[in-house]
Amino acid sequence: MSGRFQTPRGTEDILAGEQPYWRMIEEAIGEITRLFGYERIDTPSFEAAALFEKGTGDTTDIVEKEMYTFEDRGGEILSLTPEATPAICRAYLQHGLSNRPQPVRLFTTARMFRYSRPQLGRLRQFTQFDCEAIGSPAALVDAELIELHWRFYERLGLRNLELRLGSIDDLEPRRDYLDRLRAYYRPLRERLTADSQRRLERNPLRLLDSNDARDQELRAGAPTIIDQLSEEAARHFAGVRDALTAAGVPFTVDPLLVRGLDYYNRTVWEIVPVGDSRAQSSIGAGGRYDGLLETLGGRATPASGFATGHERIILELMRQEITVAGPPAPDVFVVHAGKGASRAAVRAGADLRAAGLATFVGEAGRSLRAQLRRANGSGARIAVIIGEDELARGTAALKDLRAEDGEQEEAPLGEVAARIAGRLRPRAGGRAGAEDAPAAQ
RNA sequence: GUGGGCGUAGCGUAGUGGUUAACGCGUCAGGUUGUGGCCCUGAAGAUCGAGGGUUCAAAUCCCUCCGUCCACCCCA
Repeated sequence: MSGRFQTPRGTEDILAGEQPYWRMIEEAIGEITRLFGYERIDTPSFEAAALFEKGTGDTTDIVEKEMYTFEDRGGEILSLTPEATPAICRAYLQHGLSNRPQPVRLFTTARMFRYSRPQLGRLRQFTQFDCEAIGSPAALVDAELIELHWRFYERLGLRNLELRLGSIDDLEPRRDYLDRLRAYYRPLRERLTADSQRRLERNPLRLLDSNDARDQELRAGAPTIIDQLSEEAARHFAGVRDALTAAGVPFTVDPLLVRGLDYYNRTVWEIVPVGDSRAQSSIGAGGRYDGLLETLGGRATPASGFATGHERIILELMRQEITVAGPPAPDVFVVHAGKGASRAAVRAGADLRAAGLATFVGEAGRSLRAQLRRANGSGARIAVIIGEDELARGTAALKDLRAEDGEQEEAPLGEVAARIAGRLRPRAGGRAGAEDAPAAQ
């Protein structure tokens, strides 16, 4: 309803119905990072604006037109984090993490902020799972990250994904390539789209992944960087491919894969759902960024990492009709009627919860019928009924809501919790299995 | 940032100039004295996204704004 307050453009509330997806993702992150030995780091939601101007690159769209930048009351120029990598690199430098065994393997999940035109899967506030391995130049580290990235989606049950892998060489050799690319396109300039004519000067690599049919036609004859990698980058790339093959991670080499961030070199990858025509379909991407830490004022430190968006993952989970179990129904629903019964109901509720049983207590003043309807709808296994008659006898009626005939037995009020705990968790005893219950599946 | 589609109760929809805006789901109450599911009855709930305009008359036509979706751009 407009006229009332609503979420700001490009933001969303996450209601109970979607929470199971979020929980599943967070659980999968916990598991996959444990398996690969990545440690959690949390950085602030805002940083010095200059961190991203230098790190992300002040010619990128992210910095040029998508940052939430503001001056605080003390005159500091700050930006809400548009991406995690520069922040994590900043933390690495700030805390001297180069003195720990290298590479330092870090992950985070955090809200990111970019002022862009919202679309499905493109929000102004969104959430990323981000992994970085800082301090190693090894191809194996790239492959490890890619494997982690891939297994993460596998663990979520996602199928029909494609891993696109490429290399964009190191900075110096890439200059030569870009010259050749410009030389190829210059005579064709007039036939390019207006956007691509701008790209030609500013960021020629982007000519290669234009979505426009005209551009795509022209690029057929363009030189590809992957066929003329420097010797070192070629060896590195071969190392990544070998390791992925050894790990059993399927990939396709995409000679046209380029990434939008300035700091990438050598290995780049993205993972996309196959058969999803939507533009915002890339659910995760990463690459090596050997120059970034030096750019931020540190010693030259090789590093690699990736990010993947929760919201896009959830969209894809839904598209693939992967359902997630919501929170379990309560064990017990206590219904009550009459003046004194409310107190007894509250007491019974406390006892039941102390015994580890999830318990709802019905609303005072509502008819027994209404409360029992609610009890039935809640999915509870057992209803505890305390009316005036039971109260007078010091008992409660226990009704099995799963049984069609609605069988009931009567129990003294003081024994209600123990009786139900015994019925629902025969082996677990009074603690209802809370101690040694296996982790939720 | 550019171009376009859409916007009716919590959700999903009907209604395209003319009496009190309809239906399904959901919510609440009831179907005799205190007992759920199915079923039945009733009620609440909509300034028809907002503001302005045209008209005797606007949910319906026009303008602006907001939101959303699609394509571009960009990217998670």
